[in-house]
Amino acid sequence: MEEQSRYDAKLTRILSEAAVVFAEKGYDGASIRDISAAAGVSLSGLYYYVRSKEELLYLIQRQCFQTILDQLDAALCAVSDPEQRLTLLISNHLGFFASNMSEMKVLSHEADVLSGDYAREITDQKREYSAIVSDLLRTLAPQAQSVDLRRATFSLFGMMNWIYTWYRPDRDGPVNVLATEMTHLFLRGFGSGIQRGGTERSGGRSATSMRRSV
Amino acid sequence: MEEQSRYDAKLTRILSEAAVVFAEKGYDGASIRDISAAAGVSLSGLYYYVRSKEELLYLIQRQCFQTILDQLDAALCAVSDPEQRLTLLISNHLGFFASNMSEMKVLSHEADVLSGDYAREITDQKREYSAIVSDLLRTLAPQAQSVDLRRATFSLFGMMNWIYTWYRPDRDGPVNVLATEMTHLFLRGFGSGIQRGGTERSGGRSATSMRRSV
DNA sequence: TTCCCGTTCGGACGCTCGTTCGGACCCGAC
DNA sequence: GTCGGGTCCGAACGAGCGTCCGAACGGGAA
Repeated sequence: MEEQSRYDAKLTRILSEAAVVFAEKGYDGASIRDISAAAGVSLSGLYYYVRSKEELLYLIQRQCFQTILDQLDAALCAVSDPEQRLTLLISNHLGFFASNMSEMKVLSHEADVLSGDYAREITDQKREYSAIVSDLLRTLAPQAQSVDLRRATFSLFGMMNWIYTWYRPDRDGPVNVLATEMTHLFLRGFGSGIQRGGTERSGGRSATSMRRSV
Repeated sequence: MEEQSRYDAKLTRILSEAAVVFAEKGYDGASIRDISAAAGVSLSGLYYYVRSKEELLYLIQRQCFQTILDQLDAALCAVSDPEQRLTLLISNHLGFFASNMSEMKVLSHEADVLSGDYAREITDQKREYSAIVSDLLRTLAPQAQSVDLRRATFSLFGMMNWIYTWYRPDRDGPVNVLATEMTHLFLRGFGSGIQRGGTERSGGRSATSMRRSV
């Protein structure tokens, strides 16, 4: 709610619109002209706010990780039960993704575009996030070896991040249901039977109606 | 082992090198000049084998899905136990990915680049593959609703496909161990304790050494 | 030898790319 | 009024893009 200068507001707008364009066309496929048009700025006017196309991507990714990590800290600080902490972590991750779908896709899909110092900073944030997840998983299953932990961590990230290829709010329901299901799936497995998360009980249509994002 | 004409051999070579370049730079980032150089063909010479850059991507993806589906059919036809079938499916998926890492990345990362008829054909193959997985999951847990099935299917694909962002054979061990672990993780969950897959017992280094592909 | 046809390529086409630069606009301070 | 600095943009730059065309190559058939 704090005051924001005209400059900051416009930069925010530019980053937001750039994320949409990047999500739609990919980093290389999107042109600075596309982005400037979407943001309502002239081509050269964009360069008053941003040094380069790469910096645009960097700023988007940096802000996303910062938000995710901050919100995660806030959510976890009051809870000590490991299983509940994992639930919160997955909720936090999916929640951010669902309410920032363009940024989420940019984060997941343009992960290795940056180079140099930009890449180094983002990599640090990823490492920090990964470490939190791994530590949490180690608490949950102390007998697991580090190799197992590594694979389990990435499997969890795979489940969570892949949703950018298939999740659509109107079709797939609210994200908190999804988070509950995914936590259950990760902790107890599919074989234990999927726990009912929400109230919907629509219909048992065949699975052959699926497409995309295999 | 059958005879292959000079033409077919060269086309295969081109597709293989194109996959490497696409995997490295992304579809939009890679240029026809990059690909022709990698394949040892002149810029215009490439167009004798391929109508366009888009067709290049299409041919790569088509061949991959065909191989995966064919090998899956061959593996599943003799087995009827659902759990064993799922194990084979995951093994097949990860096995193909591990021995075709460039193609795997192209498959996972350039999934929505194609358009028109190209896209339609690839989408059909994906649908077929998705349906096989969903049907198998429904057999495993008949009480699950279709919505759950959909989410579980995509969660499984997420776990499997995400490995293109982190898997390196020399560091992460043989792929069959990974497949065993992942099957166990998906069916029984992380909470049940990770089953030991292989013989390695190297060291328990901290998880903070992780990076990338969050 | 001559011809033909599958294969190959140099060079060019028109276009879009990311970035830059000089100047114009706006508005509060003097 | 006019000055100055923060904000914005039209126009252009060189480079690289995907694609195409016409000619050249090479080896088996006639």
